Amino acid sequence: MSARLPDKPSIDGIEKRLVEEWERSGAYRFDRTRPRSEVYAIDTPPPTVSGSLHVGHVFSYTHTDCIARYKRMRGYSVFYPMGWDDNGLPTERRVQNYFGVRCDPSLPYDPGFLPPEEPGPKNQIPISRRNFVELCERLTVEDEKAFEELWRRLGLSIDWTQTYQTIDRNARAVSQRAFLNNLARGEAYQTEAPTLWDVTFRTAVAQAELEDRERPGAYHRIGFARSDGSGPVFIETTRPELIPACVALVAHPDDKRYQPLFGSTVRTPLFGVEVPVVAHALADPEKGSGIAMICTFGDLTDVTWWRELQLPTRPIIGWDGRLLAEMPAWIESAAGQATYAELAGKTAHSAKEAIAQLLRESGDLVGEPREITHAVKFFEKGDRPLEIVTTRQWYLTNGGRDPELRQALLERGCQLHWHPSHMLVRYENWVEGLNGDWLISRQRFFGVPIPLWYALDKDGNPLYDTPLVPDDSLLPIDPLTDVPAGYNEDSRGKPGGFMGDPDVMDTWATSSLTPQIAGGWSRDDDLWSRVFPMDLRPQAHEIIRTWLFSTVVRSHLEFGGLPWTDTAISGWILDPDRKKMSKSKGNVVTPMGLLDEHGSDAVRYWAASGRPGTDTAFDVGQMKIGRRLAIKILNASKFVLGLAPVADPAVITAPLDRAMLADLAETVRQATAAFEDYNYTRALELAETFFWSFTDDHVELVKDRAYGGQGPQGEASAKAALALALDVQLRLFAPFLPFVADEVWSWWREGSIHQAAWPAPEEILDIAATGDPRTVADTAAALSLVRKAKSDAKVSMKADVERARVTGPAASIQRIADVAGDLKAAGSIAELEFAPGGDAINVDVTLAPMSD
RNA sequence: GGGCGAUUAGCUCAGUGGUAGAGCACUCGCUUCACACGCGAGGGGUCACUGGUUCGAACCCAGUAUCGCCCA
Repeated sequence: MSARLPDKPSIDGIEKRLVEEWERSGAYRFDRTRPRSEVYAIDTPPPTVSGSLHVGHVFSYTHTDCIARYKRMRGYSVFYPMGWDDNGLPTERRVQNYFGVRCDPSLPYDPGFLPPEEPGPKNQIPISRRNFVELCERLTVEDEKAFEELWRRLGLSIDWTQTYQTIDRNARAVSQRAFLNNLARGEAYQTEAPTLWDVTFRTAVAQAELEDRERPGAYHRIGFARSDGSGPVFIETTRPELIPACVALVAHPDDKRYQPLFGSTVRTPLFGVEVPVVAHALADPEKGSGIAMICTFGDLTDVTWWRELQLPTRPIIGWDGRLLAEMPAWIESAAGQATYAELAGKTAHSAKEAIAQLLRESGDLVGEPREITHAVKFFEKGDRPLEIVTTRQWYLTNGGRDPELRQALLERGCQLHWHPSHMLVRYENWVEGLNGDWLISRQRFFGVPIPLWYALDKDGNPLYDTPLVPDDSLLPIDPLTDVPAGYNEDSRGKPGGFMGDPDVMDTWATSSLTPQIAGGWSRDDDLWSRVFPMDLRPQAHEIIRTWLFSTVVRSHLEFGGLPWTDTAISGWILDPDRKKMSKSKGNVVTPMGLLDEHGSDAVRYWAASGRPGTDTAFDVGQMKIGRRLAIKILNASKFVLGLAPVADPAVITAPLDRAMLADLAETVRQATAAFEDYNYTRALELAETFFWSFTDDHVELVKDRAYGGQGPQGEASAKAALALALDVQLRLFAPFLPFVADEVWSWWREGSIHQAAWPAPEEILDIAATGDPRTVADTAAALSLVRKAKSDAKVSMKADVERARVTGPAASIQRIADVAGDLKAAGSIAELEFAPGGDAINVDVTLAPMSD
């Protein structure tokens, strides 16, 4: 065994050589000849490439990499792909602004299109969907490069031959194929229904994309005249502009105040429309006056009432969020029609002010509006309150309307192994709270098109109930440019011809298929059979309801099983003031800057110190500790390997060497158990704790022997034990500090440590033989007491000790006496005595007189 | 309003029934032949609060407070 040691080892700059070396040797290439049982497959989260790189990425992706490296060392062929999420609004906006274009799906593809040299945001050039997708792919190449460079530099052991984009050809084909399968099985369906609607983006929004925001509002107390003339009924509403959409008043069935009114009718103020007073348990007697108006539609409760009480539909809000121009048929009085005419075309906001003024003038408004703060539903990416409009949309079953499916999905959640386990509750809360199926159609231009056409009857009306389905071999298609079988382009949009479905799918409808996209489903059956179901889904906790749940839904529907066995949920990075680290702040500290400043291993050390699911403070101090550890590993390795290490474990006979190895075997056992439980942080802690005691105590105790001070046998034992311990410890550190571990490995071993085997306790215990780990602790305690005596005397640790007398429990004394030679040498002790007695180890130290 | 999590040394965090821990920071000391990007020693905590269970509680139970998140 001979080592090639640098004179002055340094961790600075080692990343570059190793990143290149790993790429050259294909160290992380997936071996697709291995059967499923020997594969560990990871469903890597595809980052939004048009988003910014920030330290949160570094944090959570490092966690996954630690697991991946561990599993690789355990002998698995690790399937560790990388995807780029370029499907969705963020990319759409970026492409628009960057190139000065906008997507118009009705336009034909222009193969020779060149974007304007000087894009003008004011006059964006309309281009076809296919051209738009091409520009997207062109732009995101740059973003992907930046991510890839960071990932490589961070040391992620990704197989860079396994990459995908969520808008690429394969992803579109998989997404459309999965949808068509859902359609064939009756899991995808379209229906005309009240739909949450963002008026800015003019698209439908799914339940999973909602968020509540506190907004100011005002209760308007408004009188409705009873039809029998016996005086007004007062309701309180925050949305008086919806009075023309009112279809009933509702109160709780037990509410004595309003029981006499049930079955009677009232007339809406200003419009004079006769509506019934009805009873429903969802009416809250404590809220407002206890009786509310039902409109189509003001909120989701209105939808429930409308459905359960079978009320008529009287919509007045259009897709643009303005009151419809067309006169509603149900407003019959001339005065009512005149009033509506004044409001038509106004936004909901200005209609509210106008109608409040009209009510004030007519005397139907009691007092002035009472200002409140209440939760209002928003699209998470939008900035205007959602409206509810009735539209034809595509849905996918997700248990929101089918108790049996809901139950099955809850059971899937329980079958999944969650790390940490309490994250399951978020999944359960979400599934139990679903109030409808998954709305997957979006009225956007950029995305994966819904792959259907509709035949048009002789009047030009689409036959929605019998969509025209493309042949599977043609996928992916764009129904706005491709033509269904049996038709030609000339008949597009003409009576007797066809039309393409203009909508695209929700981005989650594609993201929910990442195992299928990456694993080669329907494209590469051989690959698919080796990676699915996958082993691990790592992700953040705020998207359990979207990404994790929707992936489970798709897998359950398509394959009748879970897409993975385990999920590891990472926490957030918090500012030092314990707020979630914002992207803007993340930009101040760029991830690459961090890696340059502290070194990749040091940053990984900080990341790995964040336990699964635990929010973690951004802490430069922790990176400095990691850097110190990496440097220490270099120096300790240089020492051990500089001794001309002995490779033959049979010569390890010294009691202290055997004790140290027995101790190490226990560390390996515990670190392995921690990793098996996905507790990588604990595994790192164990390795680190052992290492520091190894360098501080064991190395100091055996130095004299290793330098030959106690004969050739002791020297060989010390050298062989040090070399073995170093070998094992490097492998323990390899998942966390891949650079420094492989750097040292290259000094004396062939190949990469990352293809070496994870250490097994047995391989060490066989050599440790009679070693007793308690000897390590006892001897360290005795050494520490000798050091304390010198420290108290303010002398050097080299100072000579004339006599030391060790007392303590008999068993401990025996163990220390077994290694008396090492202790004597390490403490520079002339005369070392032992005597049993007392509960704790104690050492009486007599320092030699200073010879100045 | 319901749920989940957190609350331990100045800081960042371990610790699921048996004498309160680590690292950083701090203080004091050491030019020790792998490492001054180092080494040794030391000071420092009513384990958020109130009850309960137990021979014994940081840990289990009930409640309270503060913070964060998820869902209404």
